[in-house]
Amino acid sequence: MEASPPATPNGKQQHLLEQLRRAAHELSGQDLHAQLRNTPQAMGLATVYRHLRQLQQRGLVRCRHLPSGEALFAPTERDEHHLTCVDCGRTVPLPACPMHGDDLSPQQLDGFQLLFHTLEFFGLCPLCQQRQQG
Amino acid sequence: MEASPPATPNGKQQHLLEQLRRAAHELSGQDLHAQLRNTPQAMGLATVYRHLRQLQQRGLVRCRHLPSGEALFAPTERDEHHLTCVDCGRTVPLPACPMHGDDLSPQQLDGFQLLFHTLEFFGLCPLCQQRQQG
DNA sequence: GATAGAGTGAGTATCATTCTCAGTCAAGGG
DNA sequence: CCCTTGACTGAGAATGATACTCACTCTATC
Repeated sequence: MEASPPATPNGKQQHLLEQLRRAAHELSGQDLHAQLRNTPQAMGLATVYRHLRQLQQRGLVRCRHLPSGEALFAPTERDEHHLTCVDCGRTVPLPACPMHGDDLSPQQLDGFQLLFHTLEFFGLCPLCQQRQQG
Repeated sequence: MEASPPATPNGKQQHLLEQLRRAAHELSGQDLHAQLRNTPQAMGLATVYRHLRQLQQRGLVRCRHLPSGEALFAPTERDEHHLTCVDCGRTVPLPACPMHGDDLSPQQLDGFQLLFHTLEFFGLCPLCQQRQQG
């Protein structure tokens, strides 16, 4: 099917990473699969997830889970965190990350090779506060 | 009616909360359901999840998601965070939380009523680092 | 009692993710 | 040139956690 020159070790992972970098916000596995459909870089859903996991293990993408269970992916270098409503699920990005992995002592790291972190705040958004009072 | 004081609004929710407080570590919805089976406090799986969501919305329990997609619940007052291996999924609790919600400015909060936060670090555990090199 | 409303749970539906497995490709040997 | 080997792929099925449905059961009130 695909006879590409042996330039890069893995073209599909590169495509996924570029897609994530191009995107204005985090994407789910389903999003990525849908966006690539009908393009020359199209790939099956299983392949998307396979490579996302590998990219994550190589520290190139980070991943967070919505309350809905959906996982969202973004490039690791984008250090963005969120405020999420536990009622309606609405998510607001926070402008800056008040936290860095350096804050962990070697003893706390316990031999782990740190790849990324997620810091998520949960609460009730203004609309859901209103609705609950009404 | 919600006219009654919120101290003991619902016996089943109380049971779930007590179960979580008694437990040495976080529990999933399935765990809670299984642990209560064959006790006087037994309740259906649907009821467990219903009440867990309500407890979360009232700020009484926090919830985090494992890479496997499973959600783990703990009482909010237990301010525990983790180091998780993105390969094998092993999780190590961190002794202290280097982060507090107070670190968010009112402007950042954007009207949200803050309930809890999750701070999770991801990396490769020593065993998985070895295995990947071998 | 009769009635209304909230709470419940067994079974089913949903949906993201993972698994299976047969097909395809690339490289190297004979 | 075949032929083997191994890695990669993806369609479809399996998995598993969670949400939904709806008939049933309490409880309180009339």
